[in-house]
Amino acid sequence: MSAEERLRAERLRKLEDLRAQGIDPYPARCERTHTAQQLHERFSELPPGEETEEFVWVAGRITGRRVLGKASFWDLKDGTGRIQLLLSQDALGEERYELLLRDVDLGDFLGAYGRVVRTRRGELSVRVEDVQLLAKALRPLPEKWHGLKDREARYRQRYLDLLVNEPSRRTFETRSRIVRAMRQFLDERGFLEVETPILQPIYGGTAARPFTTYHNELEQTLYLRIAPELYLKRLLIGGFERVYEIGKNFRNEGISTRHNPEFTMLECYQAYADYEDMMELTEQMVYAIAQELGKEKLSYQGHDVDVTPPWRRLPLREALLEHTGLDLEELPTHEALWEAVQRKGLFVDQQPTWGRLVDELVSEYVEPKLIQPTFLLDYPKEISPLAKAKPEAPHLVERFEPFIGGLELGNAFSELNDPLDQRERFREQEEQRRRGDEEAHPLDEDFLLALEYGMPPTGGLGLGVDRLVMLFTDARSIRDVILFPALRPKKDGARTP
RNA sequence: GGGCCCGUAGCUCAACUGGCAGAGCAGCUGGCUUUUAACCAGAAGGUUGGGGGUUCGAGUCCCUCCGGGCCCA
Repeated sequence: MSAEERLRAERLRKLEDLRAQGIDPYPARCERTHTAQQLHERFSELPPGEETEEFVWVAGRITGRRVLGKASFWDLKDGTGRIQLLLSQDALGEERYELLLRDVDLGDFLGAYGRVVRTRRGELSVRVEDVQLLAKALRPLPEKWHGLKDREARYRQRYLDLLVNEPSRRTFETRSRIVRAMRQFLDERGFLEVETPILQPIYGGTAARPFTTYHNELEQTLYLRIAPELYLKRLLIGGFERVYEIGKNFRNEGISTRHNPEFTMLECYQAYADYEDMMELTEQMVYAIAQELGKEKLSYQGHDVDVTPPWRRLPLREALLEHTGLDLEELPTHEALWEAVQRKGLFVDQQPTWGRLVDELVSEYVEPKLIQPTFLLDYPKEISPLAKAKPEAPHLVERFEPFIGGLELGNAFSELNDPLDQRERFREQEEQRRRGDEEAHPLDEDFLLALEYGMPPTGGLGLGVDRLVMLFTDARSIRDVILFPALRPKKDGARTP
């Protein structure tokens, strides 16, 4: 029997002993009048050595224990904080006190009843006169002092990470506040929150490979959405002027410190607006979130960042000229651009199109440099099949991506609402798909049908929620802001359960 | 996909150039009625991620597989 199994067997033995004493180790109901935090707030003025007339019930997990013979001090941790329990043989009786010491372990859930007292050393405590076992734990918690450090274990057993690593817990509380602030910002501006299909007969809205599934009853292949875009646009056609959706997207691609196969996205659309309006919306929304967190100025991975609007507007052509010395206007064909890249001695996989090559260059040489909030704007039409062309430069589109701390946070356009142009763009994508681009957009006849009924001029924005959380929590890896990140399954030979 | 690094007790970590696998916490036994990482005494706890190889001898060197991290693509 391994050490781990012995520890578990020891606790199982205690569980049986408790049952033999007529104690239900997993009762259905529990008493509770106060949280730890409520006691600390309410009795902050209680002087050392004094106790209340009033009795309270507290409930939580035992995380520490100091036994001094016939009296002992136990730490009880609940969702709000910690409170000390003072147990003594005098108050509980010899038999009950010894049973508690014998059969209750660190990690068990316990309810405790008694007067509130501040000890001579100044620690607010409950002087326990009655207890109720609430749940027995069969496995030991990670060490109290050092916590759980093993990254793999922290990801695979997030509950332990949350339990013993306070910063991790705070990260996910911050995540929730960010999403709440985002909703509040949009709600106040008259945006309607909606839900659109995750299972889609044709995927679209961005360039990515989808997960495929099958509906038995419909006898139909379905795709997990890679973006909600084409459904949200149908709502604009239906007359809603401002809509948004916060939800999961699924992309069947690589996993990295910035990519999880399922991730959370905000998409919002505003009729009678364009990408300039969406830039303002973006910087105002991120600023509102920052204000909510008190982080208008923040540090991300060692860089000082200030998200106060207005943010820098940087045309993509200028950015590439500055960081690579290449002028896209002088390299209008794939051949010319490819040759220039080669001359620079840069290693870039040869991509099937000019636009893809531009995309590679930007990712490689420009994006990591964009530390202060920046809108990179005016992208090649070729890699933006859902965006409206710039009237004064028809090979470019009204599209931007916001960057902070080198993180790509989203994507936005003046949405293409010309159904005939849209059909032509889809046709070009089909052409690219035939040439081997697996990520090219498939033609969506049903979306084109909707578009032919007329969509108002519209600005659209997608923001990566996980990336935004990374920024505000100074997380290096997206796995640190996703509760249960995708990991390879554990197989024989792996160490962690 | 490529390169580098890591995996030792439930948890956190040691182990020199290849030479008896250790400690703290948790657990167990005993003591202790105001502790705060309580303390004191004692006993126990190992497939060193899996498999193979080199060697008198492998946690340590080599190969391979699994998982994770970082960098590159």
